[in-house]
Amino acid sequence: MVTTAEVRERGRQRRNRSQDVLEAAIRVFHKKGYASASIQDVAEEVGVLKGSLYHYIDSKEDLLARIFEDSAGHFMEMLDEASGLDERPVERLRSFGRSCSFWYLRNIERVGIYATEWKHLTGKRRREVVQIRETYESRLAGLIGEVKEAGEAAPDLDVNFATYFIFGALDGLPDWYRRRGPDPAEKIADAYADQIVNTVIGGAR
Amino acid sequence: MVTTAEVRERGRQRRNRSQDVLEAAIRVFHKKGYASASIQDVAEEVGVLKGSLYHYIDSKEDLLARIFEDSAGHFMEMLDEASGLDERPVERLRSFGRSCSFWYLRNIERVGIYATEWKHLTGKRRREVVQIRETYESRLAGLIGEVKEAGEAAPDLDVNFATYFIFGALDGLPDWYRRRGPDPAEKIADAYADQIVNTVIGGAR
Amino acid sequence: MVTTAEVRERGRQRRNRSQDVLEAAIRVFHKKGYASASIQDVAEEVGVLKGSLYHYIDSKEDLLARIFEDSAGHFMEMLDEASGLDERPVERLRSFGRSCSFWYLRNIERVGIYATEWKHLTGKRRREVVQIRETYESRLAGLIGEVKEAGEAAPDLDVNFATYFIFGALDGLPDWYRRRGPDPAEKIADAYADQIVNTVIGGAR
Amino acid sequence: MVTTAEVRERGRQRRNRSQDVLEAAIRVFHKKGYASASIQDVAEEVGVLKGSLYHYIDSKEDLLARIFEDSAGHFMEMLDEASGLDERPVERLRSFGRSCSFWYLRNIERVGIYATEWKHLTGKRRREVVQIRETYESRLAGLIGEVKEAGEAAPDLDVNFATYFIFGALDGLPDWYRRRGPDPAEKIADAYADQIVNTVIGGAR
DNA sequence: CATGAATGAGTGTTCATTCAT
DNA sequence: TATGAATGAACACTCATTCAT
Repeated sequence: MVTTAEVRERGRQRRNRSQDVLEAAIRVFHKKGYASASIQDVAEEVGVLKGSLYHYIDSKEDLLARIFEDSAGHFMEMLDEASGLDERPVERLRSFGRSCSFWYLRNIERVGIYATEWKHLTGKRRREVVQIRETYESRLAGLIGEVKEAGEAAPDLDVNFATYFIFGALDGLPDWYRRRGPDPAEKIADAYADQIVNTVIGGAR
Repeated sequence: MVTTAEVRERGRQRRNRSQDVLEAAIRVFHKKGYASASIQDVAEEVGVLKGSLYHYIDSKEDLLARIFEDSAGHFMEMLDEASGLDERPVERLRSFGRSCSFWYLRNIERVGIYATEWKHLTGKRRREVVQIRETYESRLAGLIGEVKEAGEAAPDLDVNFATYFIFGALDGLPDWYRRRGPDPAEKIADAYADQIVNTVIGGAR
Repeated sequence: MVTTAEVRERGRQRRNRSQDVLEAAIRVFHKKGYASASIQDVAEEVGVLKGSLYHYIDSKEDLLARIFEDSAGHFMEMLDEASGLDERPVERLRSFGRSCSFWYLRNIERVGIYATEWKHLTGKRRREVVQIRETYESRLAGLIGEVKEAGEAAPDLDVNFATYFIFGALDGLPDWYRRRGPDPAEKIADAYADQIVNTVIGGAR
Repeated sequence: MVTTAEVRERGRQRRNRSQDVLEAAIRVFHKKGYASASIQDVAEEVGVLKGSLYHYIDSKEDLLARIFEDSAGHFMEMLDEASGLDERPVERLRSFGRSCSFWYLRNIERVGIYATEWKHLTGKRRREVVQIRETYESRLAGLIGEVKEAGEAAPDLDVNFATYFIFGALDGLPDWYRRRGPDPAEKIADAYADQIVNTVIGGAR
């Protein structure tokens, strides 16, 4: 005789764990850093032996790359959305700042890895990630440039420096944000959006 | 027979070696990351066999800790200097922003390590670094708070969020700055100082 | 509904599959060597997942053993045939040399494995293969001995050394022979048969 | 107090073991085959931990390559020596056959590895070994060709087939020879030299 | 001081084999 | 039959650290 619980248990034992593996890797890489985390750590987080992980991945680097693949698409979506708004440039920038911050906060571990561990990719995959980051940068620079052309930016603002500044501020989010903190993500995203706009328009009037 | 000059020379070499090791470690840890860099890498950079390194260090972590010790003092000096200025809060903030950015740029590798690798310290040393970072944060928050109290900040500015935002923007510097780039450090520091101030005062009048 | 033809087809496929596995293993073991080849490699060559292979084999070693079983019978047939000829010993030797070389060339992969990988068998199976090789050797030695007794061999010929020498030369065939080469197997077999005879009779006059 | 024995023991513990490692590898690779032998096996044979081996080698393949480097030189020396003799071609061939067989027998393990495991080299090292083997082959073919041109070979002898035949017979030596056998290497070498000559001149009359 | 041999625990990865589905 | 998830032991290799010389 086989109980329902046993059947369910067996099902759990043998189900496809691709997604589990990815999520475990995100948690582990975020916590320990990619270089310090071992495949063993990830396997333990999933609840299998480390050898078993290789049914789902080709290599440790492959695992890192998959985390990035998942993230890259979202980046571009946000940029497209913010660029396409029918508003004044400064409001488009604020909108982008808010949705970007919000997405960062909702994917804080993944983004933290994206921001710091891309250097551990090699070859083609590295070139792809670098290119995505550059696209991202140049699109943000474009938004800021439009604000400046509209005469709404601080007069002596350097677009490139502002881009790097804002980029850095955003990438810093995963370092201090704790989901369990008292502040809801919406509130932080609003504050960050305002600060991004402030950085660009400054005391200009 | 050994001449006095030779003895003096040896002494100088010995004194320098310890410093050489520290500087080699900074270069290597910055380039490869602490976790990915090996003691072998550092030894090669120094030009010595890895076993010999242990005459100068106790452990790999000890090497990391020394990089931080060297940096921590400077941080506090800058803060003291900026806090002590006899100026309006907003100008004290700008001054701090400029000198901090400038110091970051002049110690780009060391700061890059400071910003990203502190997690690899353990025990007492970790607590010390965390405390220094917190002090640094709360002093910056203090500066921003004074600006706000003086009625010069954006009306709905959240001091904590602004602190994190600026902190992140600064920590992002080592990621993109290349010493060989066309921009002199002074120019970047000025731009960053202005952007820091902008973030805080915003469209305020 | 399933037609009779389909059932028959399935039957044929099933029967063939086991043979497919054996032939795939021969190709793979010849190309990579038994120790370096993986069960995965064999499975890919068959076009099936590696877990499925275990419906046809008991273990990797079992697969190797089957290759030998298939070969052993042929060896003995050749020897019987050559021994049974009603000719002068030297012609019986030449005949054996020709048919053996020819069979080697026609089964070049299988023979290559037979010659080099028998050491990877264990236990009873190893003893069997060793015994077959010894039988083969002693029968060849017998043939050479008859040539000597007939007074047709080089006067100071050592029968054992000649046997090893010829055995080695034959086992070397799979190392250099390429099916795609310009020489037909018949021509090579004739040349080898003559060289075998030469080795034994030498400059005898 | 430290006894002489202890000092000697320590010396043994810490001496340079490069040669030991090479010899252990030769024994182990000969016995188990390169692919089946593990670095652990070699380490045990040396009497150190496997990690310690990497002070002396770069990789397992490197260890194999070194065995070959040691052998390649001797091959060429023998060929040069035999080619340079001031004798009839057939005696030069006999001389080569004798010294080559003798050297094989004196280096039986090394040669066994050379003959069978060169396929496990990759890249430049593989190309080098292949080239050496080809040189070796073509020089032996040259010797045989000279015998033929002098009219002393079997009339329909194919030089290439004879080369492969002899090459194979020699490479077979490590398979059966046991140093502990009753036959001295000199006797075997003489017999092989005669058989090599027989193969070429055959029943020529 | 510097060397380099040695350690021992650890890394990422492979693989023959099992078995519930 | 065929699948593919899972195992567990082994593999080649790395590395921080120690220490006799």
